[in-house]
Amino acid sequence: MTKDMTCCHSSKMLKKDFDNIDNFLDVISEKNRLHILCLLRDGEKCVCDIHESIGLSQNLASHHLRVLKEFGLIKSRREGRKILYTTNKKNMNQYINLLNNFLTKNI
Amino acid sequence: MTKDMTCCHSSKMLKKDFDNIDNFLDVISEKNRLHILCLLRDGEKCVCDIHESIGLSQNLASHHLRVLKEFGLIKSRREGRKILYTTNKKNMNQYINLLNNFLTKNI
DNA sequence: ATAACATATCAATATAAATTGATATGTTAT
DNA sequence: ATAACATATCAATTTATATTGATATGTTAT
Repeated sequence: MTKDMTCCHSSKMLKKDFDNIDNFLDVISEKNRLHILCLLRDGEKCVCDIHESIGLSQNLASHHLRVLKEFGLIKSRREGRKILYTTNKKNMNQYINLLNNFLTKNI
Repeated sequence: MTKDMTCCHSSKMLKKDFDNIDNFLDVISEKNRLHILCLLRDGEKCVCDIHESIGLSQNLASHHLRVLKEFGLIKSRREGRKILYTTNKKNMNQYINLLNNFLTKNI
């Protein structure tokens, strides 16, 4: 793939943006992570909340939360021995806008 | 997962919608398919155009086009011996709206 | 009818990522 | 200091899907 995505040269899409969108999609396309994002939209949840309501093992829930957090789609804070996760709405909106433009408009 | 996505019960998200979004993401999260969608935004392209500009083998390009078509994100028509593919904008907009609502609003 | 071109299909393999099981780290209360 | 709770990490395995190679189907022109 060329640096300026010449395959899509009628648009101003850059390789960097393309990769960004691709990585975003890889993160959210996993069913359990999508489910987690659904839960976290409603407010802060700890890992135990999540692994219980979704029915994932504790370590698996923790794993998916790490993926979401490393990509910046959620944030966390400690409260006592629990770690509370919630959506990072600013980043989420940025990514969804980028994707929306990519799929529907000619950027 | 319960039928009414009780895990997300503050929203009116149904399991059917959730699965729809999940399937949509599975289809578009593959890098080569994302690239193909980028190409097809600019107008009709045949398989040979696509496999050449993206650098995929002919059969692989054909495979990905089938996945996109079966999900309804692209459509095709025959012209001579070529088959021309293009984006199904109506369906694309529906899916992106569904996803947008899911990720950012409380439906 | 045959050759050249364009696309699709299929089985086999390779690859990436999810899942599991075990264990480590960190926090609170007694 | 110890026990119970909460989360994170790691290696091993499983699972899903992309990719490949070979071949079949369909179209156009000679």
